Amino acid sequence: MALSRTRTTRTAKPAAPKAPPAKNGGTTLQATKAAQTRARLIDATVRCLVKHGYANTTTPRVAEEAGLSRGAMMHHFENGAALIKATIIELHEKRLRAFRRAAEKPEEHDVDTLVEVYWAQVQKPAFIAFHELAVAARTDKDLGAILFPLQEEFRERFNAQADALFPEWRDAPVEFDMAMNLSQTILEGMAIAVQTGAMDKAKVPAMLAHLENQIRALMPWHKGAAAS
Amino acid sequence: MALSRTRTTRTAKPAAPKAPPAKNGGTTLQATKAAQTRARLIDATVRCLVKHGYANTTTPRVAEEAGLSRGAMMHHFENGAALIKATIIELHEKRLRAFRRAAEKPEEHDVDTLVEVYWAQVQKPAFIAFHELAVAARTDKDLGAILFPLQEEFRERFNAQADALFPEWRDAPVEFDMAMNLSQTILEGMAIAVQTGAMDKAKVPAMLAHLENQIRALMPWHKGAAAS
DNA sequence: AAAAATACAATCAGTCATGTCTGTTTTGTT
DNA sequence: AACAAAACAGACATGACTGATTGTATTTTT
Repeated sequence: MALSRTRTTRTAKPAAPKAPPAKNGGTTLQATKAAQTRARLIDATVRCLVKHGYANTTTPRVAEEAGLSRGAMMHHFENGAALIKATIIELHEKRLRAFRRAAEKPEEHDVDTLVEVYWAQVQKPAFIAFHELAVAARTDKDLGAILFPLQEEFRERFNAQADALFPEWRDAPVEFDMAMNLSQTILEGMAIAVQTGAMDKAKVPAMLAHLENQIRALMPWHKGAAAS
Repeated sequence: MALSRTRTTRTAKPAAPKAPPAKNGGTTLQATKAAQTRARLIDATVRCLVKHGYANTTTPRVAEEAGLSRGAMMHHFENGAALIKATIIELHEKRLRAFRRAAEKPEEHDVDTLVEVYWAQVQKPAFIAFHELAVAARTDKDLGAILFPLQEEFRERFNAQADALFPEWRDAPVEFDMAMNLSQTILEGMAIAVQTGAMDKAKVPAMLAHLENQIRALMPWHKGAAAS
């Protein structure tokens, strides 16, 4: 995709339906169709990222995957960059939604199910696509300018939400922080390792079990003091 | 780079100095220069992977980075694919060498230094470049055909070497395996997370310390039984 | 020293992705 | 029904990378 290629410098920009202002009173007009098409394009982008990787996620391929002509696509997004920017934001918000949703189920607040929920999460297309973008952002300045602030925002919200969600850990902030970092690092790292062939899939269950034990051992009210 | 683009189907291949057979007796001719140039090109490829990512590691850029003309480069490698294949093999062997080197220093066999050595390793350009290739290999069939077998070979050699290296763990193979997987997953995962902005660098020292404690806790002769 | 081979440079045609432009159809407003 | 605006489709020009070809200089061989 290569965000913001060296400017072709032709003329001015034609027209971009940046933000549909929802003209009419409170009722939204059929411009909801536009939103649907945009969503379809973003979805197609995610699929392309998963199937073909960031490098081969080209505008023609996304259009084809979405079942649209490239011209139509450019009408909705104007730029390839705009498309992936929208995709990043969508993935970011999806991550936050998924996290919030899991948080709202108090019956899943035990360590085991929480770990398994997160593990299931990092195996979904959304995570793979996001990592594809994150890797690209390492060397793409423009992509990084979009992605890195969101990564930081996610970390912040993650911590805040988690803190509000587990009052039991309040008096052990250090252990809590460690448990969170451990979980993120191990689960996300393992997902990537499996995807890239660096790790044997067969090792996963034991690792999950060990992580769960680790978290339990970090609980301040748990028998036996926490390590570190 | 995109390994093996759709064949242009022009004519036959011109000439490829595949394996310099070292004609003369035992003395090597000045074709050592060729080997040097090849090494320079591979080095330039690694630098390009780190600086610009796999997607933007193009043949002109590598040639420029190596201070060579593209024509000269094509003389040595014929294909862009051949170049990155050679780069992969070089990185693979470098990984094995680094591991063997660390293994040959018996004074560094304590947990702390071993973790720190591995941590230093995964921050080097070689690891970043390798991960860049591994991510690309996920969606590039040809790249995967080269890379995945090497990943598996590395895992095998890693385990065999580690087993031979730490006889103290012999009677606790399960814990040993867990310690190895934990170390790899956490250290490599953390390196990637830091690079892609998914993790705050400030969290690293605490994670390293925790990992070291974890490994110690898994030692069978350590006071206190191992978890999981 | 002549011949063969190799390291290197420069250029060319092909393919592909990108952004832009010009049309056509559909939809919504009045 | 008329008109405007949006959704959509196709085509064009530009630039970039790729592989191939040809040409030159430096070695090595005999």
